[in-house]
Amino acid sequence: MAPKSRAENRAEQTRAILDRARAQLAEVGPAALSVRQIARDVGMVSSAVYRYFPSRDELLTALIIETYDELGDAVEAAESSVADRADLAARFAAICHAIRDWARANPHEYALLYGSPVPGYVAPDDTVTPAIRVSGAFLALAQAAEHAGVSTITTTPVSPAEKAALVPIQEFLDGPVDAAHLVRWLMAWSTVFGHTSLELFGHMHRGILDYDAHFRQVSGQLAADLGLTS
Amino acid sequence: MAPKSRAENRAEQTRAILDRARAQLAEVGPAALSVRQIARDVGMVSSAVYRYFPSRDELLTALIIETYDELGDAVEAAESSVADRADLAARFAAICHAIRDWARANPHEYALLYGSPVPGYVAPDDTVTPAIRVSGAFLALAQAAEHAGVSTITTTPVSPAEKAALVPIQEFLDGPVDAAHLVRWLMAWSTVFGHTSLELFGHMHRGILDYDAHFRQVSGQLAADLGLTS
DNA sequence: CCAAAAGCAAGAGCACTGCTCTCGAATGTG
DNA sequence: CACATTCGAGAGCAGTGCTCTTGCTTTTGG
Repeated sequence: MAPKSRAENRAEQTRAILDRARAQLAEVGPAALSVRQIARDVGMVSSAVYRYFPSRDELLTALIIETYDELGDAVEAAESSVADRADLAARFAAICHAIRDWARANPHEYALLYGSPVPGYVAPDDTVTPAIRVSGAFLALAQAAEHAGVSTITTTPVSPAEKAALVPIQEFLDGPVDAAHLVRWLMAWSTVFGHTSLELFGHMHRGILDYDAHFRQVSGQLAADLGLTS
Repeated sequence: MAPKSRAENRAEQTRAILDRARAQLAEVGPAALSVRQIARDVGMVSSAVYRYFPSRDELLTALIIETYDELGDAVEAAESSVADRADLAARFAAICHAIRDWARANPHEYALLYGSPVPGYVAPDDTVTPAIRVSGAFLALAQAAEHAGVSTITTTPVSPAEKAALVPIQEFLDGPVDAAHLVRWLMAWSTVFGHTSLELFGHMHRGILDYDAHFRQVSGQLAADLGLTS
């Protein structure tokens, strides 16, 4: 048996805790996640876990980061798997469906990211980088559309206040995007997550029979609104 | 001192518990709501509360119902306060802003209704009637628009699967609404709640400076999409 | 090379939770 | 009046997050 160095051991234990925590998250959800249970699962006593994570919230934060990255991977993979890069509608549909598919496959994880924030919890800066990957996918596509000369269906003038409100996003982008177009893309973002949350949290339960068909319809109409459909 | 009958006393205690529970909900949120703390606040011992509510979840369910009704009241009041009943755009804006304003004023309550469902919790039938009041407001307006001959901006054909998926909603309505129009109204519903959740749960934090301006822009564009803007 | 320092697991313990059970006392009903 | 039901209080169980102390092991510095 190769004796493990202290650093190696620490890395292994940290991973073991995180892995069990993720498994428990998927099983019982974030609210019921128990430090003591995780400790039992990895063969530790509960107080030992606090050597690796100072609190349950910090552990949850680590899970949030990992989970954002997992969703980010799924979305980016789906988007980049579209062979015809000029087919912006296909790339948009890939993003939309990747988000919803991932959410349906990982409901507790989705709830952790996009459900009610844990009380008194404020996202630390560590979480922001992975968190913006999925909105970044939308914005990157918005930029590609802008570059391709695509125009969204827009019938409402953009107020000066709104133009000012969007400054941080414009700065995030490489090149400027027409404010009216940007509004449409942000609306699509809200619609996709709104639909996913309403569906997953049971608010469509008595209204819509076929969630798949409805989401296909919605994302199709969104693509049309964004001017991506020929 | 007039001696209280058993039924009177029970009603009073039930209300006292509910009132304290709602106060605590607003203060610390649904996850941190404590039966024991409520008991202390109303001058009871914790086990006595279980004479009135069989479990914490049942108490939460009662709160959910009351809260749905409160939001329903707010939305319906805002909608019906629009003097010019023919101004569908104004009525739509009233609904949208009532939802978001209520959510911002009652973030914990909004999280209880539209955030992650409590683990293992499935909405009992008691909650569905108050729950559909707000979506009902959208649908009633959709019907009014249909009756007025308003056409939404729709550029995507409605698939047969989608038409079938919408049957429960069509049955809920008094008269038929064109499926393409209905899709738009459901999209607006998703967008409003999506925006509100994303805003309230902190996902727009680093992107948008002026939430009010942005939401005004979004709801304005939604009204245009619905054909309500002349 | 060996002593001091730091890292770590274990256990006990605190304050809290939801919930159950039993026990008297008050209230209702035949 | 007697019986039955309802209710509040208290004790207690099993669980939680978290802290502190106690030894042991690994790492580090003179």
